[in-house]
Amino acid sequence: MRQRRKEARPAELMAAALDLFVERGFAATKLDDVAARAGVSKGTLYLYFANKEELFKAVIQQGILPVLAQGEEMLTQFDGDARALLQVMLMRWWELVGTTHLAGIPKLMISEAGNFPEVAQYYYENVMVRGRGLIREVLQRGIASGQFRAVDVEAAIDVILAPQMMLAIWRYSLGSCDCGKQDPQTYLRTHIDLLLNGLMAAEKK
Amino acid sequence: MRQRRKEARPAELMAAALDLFVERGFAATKLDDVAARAGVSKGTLYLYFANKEELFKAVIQQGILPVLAQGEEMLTQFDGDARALLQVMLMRWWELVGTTHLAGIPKLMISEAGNFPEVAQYYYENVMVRGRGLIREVLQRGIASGQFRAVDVEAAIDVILAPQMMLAIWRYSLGSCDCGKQDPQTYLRTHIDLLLNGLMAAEKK
DNA sequence: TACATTACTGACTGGCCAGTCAGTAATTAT
DNA sequence: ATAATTACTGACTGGCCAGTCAGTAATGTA
Repeated sequence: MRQRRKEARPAELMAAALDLFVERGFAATKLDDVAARAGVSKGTLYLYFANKEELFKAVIQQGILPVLAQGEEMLTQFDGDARALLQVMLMRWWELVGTTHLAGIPKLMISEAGNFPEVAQYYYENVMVRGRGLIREVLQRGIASGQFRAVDVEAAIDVILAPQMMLAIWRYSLGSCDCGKQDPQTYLRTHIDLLLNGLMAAEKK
Repeated sequence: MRQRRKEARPAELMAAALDLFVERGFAATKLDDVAARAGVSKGTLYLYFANKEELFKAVIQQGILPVLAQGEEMLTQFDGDARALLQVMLMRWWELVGTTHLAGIPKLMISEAGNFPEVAQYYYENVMVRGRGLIREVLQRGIASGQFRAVDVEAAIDVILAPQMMLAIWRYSLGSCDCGKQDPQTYLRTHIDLLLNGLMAAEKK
């Protein structure tokens, strides 16, 4: 009954590690616990990852890249206006990320950036920059078409992403305190509503 | 030259601890380093704080409560309209917090909430709830006076606070990666501009 | 002066955990 | 069958660090 699905081991270990890193932080997570959650011994873990830090890097990389790919594809294929595109992208992101533990990665990166500058650099260049690029493209389309006001695009990108990040972060941090919190859907809807209204070029009634 | 300003020791230790906790996280911070930064030995630290966790709690409590007091006072004294009040509060918050290491506390709480549920609970009840109360009051005034649209107030509070939180968090996490980042003033101005536009009741040209 | 009190020190210890590696079990090859 | 290879184990160790405490220095007091 041992060693089934040979090539599945690393994925199982990374999933276990993501869970625990997100829940407890990097330093407070014991590799014994990671291995136990994946149903193997600590020694097995070291067959697939050179050390704790390499495991950490792998978790970050594998977890986040697929999401970006989806976003970039959506950008090239979507044929509605900028307003609708922005709305769809913000909601789709939560669909992809909010239903998994991937939502914990922003919290993890924020917590550990100081201790792992190289990982932070990697994340910044490969995740933040690409993610910001998606929003930048949408804003520029909207401004070019006259649908959006000519806001400061770079600043607006960060302002738009902040509530999305906080939504993801909340669940894995203080989210445990406020049980009565309204659901993410209401939050997202309100964010998008405020945002689109704020971006809209003055022309209505 | 030793033991000057007797009652200043705890404050010096807490300042040193805040710096290092924010920079490295709770688990990765050594009490030897905290003591060294405060210019004393580790033994001295234990004269003022029972253990590492008590030091952590003290840092959180002492750091954040004064800021809230300011906000609550502003609410009772300000005599402009809701629009101006909201703007002033968001900017003043950054003045108070952005110029000190207090800005690192949100990052710290987010990182460690899972490991210190009691501290998280305390922070939630005494900081988040009160902070949200400030914004709620402003929104309700604005909606009552017809200046703001009737948005979902509870959700809007979180959407409004998110960019403020991220501004504080950024500096102590991935902020080290993007040196070319525009200044916080531009970011804040864009946030407030988008927000006020988004909140405004439709009545303009 | 001597004695008491307060402030501080830093070597020490005990537990914890990342990382190792000699050994065992399962699988595959011959 | 037997050998060779691959997958996995878990007891062990070495370093690190929170927390201790016997001792020293400074200050206060009589």
